[in-house]
Amino acid sequence: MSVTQSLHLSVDCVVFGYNDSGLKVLLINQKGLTTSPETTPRSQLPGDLILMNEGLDQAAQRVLFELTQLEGVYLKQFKAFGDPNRVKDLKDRAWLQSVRNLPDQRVVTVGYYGLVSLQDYEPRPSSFAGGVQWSELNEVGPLAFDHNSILNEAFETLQEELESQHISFELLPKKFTLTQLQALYEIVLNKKLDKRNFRKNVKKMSHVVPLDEKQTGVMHKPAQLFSYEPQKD
Amino acid sequence: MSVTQSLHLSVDCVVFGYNDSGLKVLLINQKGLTTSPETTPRSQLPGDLILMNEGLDQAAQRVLFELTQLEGVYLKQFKAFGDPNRVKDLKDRAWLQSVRNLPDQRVVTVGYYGLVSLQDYEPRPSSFAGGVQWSELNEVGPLAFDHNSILNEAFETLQEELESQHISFELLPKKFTLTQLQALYEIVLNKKLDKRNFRKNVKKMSHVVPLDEKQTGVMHKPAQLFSYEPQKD
DNA sequence: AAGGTAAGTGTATGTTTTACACATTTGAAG
DNA sequence: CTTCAAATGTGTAAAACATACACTTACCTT
Repeated sequence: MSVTQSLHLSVDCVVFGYNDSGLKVLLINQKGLTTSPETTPRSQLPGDLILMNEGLDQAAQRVLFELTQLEGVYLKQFKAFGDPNRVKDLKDRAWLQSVRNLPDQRVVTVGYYGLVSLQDYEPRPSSFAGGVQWSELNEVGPLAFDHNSILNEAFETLQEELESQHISFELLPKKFTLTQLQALYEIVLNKKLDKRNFRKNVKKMSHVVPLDEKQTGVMHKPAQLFSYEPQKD
Repeated sequence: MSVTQSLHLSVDCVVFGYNDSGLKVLLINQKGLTTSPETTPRSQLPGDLILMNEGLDQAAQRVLFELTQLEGVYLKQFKAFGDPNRVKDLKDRAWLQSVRNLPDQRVVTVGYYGLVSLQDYEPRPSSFAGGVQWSELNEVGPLAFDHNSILNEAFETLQEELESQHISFELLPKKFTLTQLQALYEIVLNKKLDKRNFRKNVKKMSHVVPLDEKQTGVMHKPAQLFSYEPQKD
């Protein structure tokens, strides 16, 4: 027993953003260190060490806020990543050296994913981050650490949980049309759905309620607006 | 930034065991400290700190083996538990003091669950554990730390994933009858299933293959034996 | 040879899922 | 004020799937 353990624990947030043009993911640029080619800062998921007195969910919220100013995003834990070498890449170590007390320490991270509507959330880089962008999901280049795997696993989880969890509604404006909701499903699931059948299914979802309101300013038949009412069981 | 972080990371294994009489869970007794009432050792899930050079999955395997001698059990990560106070109960601290270098350190744990057939696996307490038992799932008393919640969440995950993951077959002998498989489903899902319909469904599972072999030594029509062949896509 | 025991099998009914096409309502343009 | 363009909104028939249900078969025991 009693081998002395010394490691760091972080959270990483995979925040998907949605608008009509597709799914994006929120990335930050590492700050500092623009000198040599080996240390060109890469993009990464927003993530950081947890504090000593906060829970994991809480840490995810805080870290996301501190790095991107996004607040109130529903974040769901999906997996812990603990490969002993996940932060051992040379480029990654260089960056860690500039930013951590114990840059060589092993880091285990807990992955969270969440979803926002691009209309409703405007990320602003905090002083800690070198920049924040929404990147097209299928144009994401190599990220720092194992963040590409984390991103992939988060996306798979999103696809699996889209129907059971009620996350989808985070991606839409408060008032939305069924066509918008369907477009969201089609983009996340990456397949076409039948309009009539989709609507039949939505009718069974008691938390999607029609409003007394219609779309305006469109040059076609205005659509009924709906909103999401979380069940109060 | 750079608040100094200092915490421990452990894995906890929720191993379900199955035989005809029901579902059990593998618990160990804390060793040592049988003095005062506040320090009566409680039962807990097998779990321990991870080592500095091992991955999480690997740690789960090792810890389970070290504490119970069970080897080769399929373990699946299901959730990280990181409440800052999860090891702060008085009784728990007393026990930690007897066993850890830094007993007051915060501990975050990663939960794994797995399934074994009670026929095939015989746990033996290692020198580290004060005892190992299979406990009836619905007779589990108060466990150390937050192990009751971990157990509950593991069981919910098991029920949800029983059908999608191919875990069920870990619970059965290598050669099994459809009646055995059905009994397993009934116990895990906690409801009765129709024999004929169940068999229709099994016929669709290409990884359940009939063997050229029948049950022997039974005083009734001998059942066809089947085995589980993991898909090699 | 007879009786006990669990295995194995089919069909009819209800429910869910899928595929598919046209009339409606609005704003814009003439 | 009529016509056009554009996206909304709606029903039905066929297929797939889920459910409920009862008797015959093969082996062991006495």
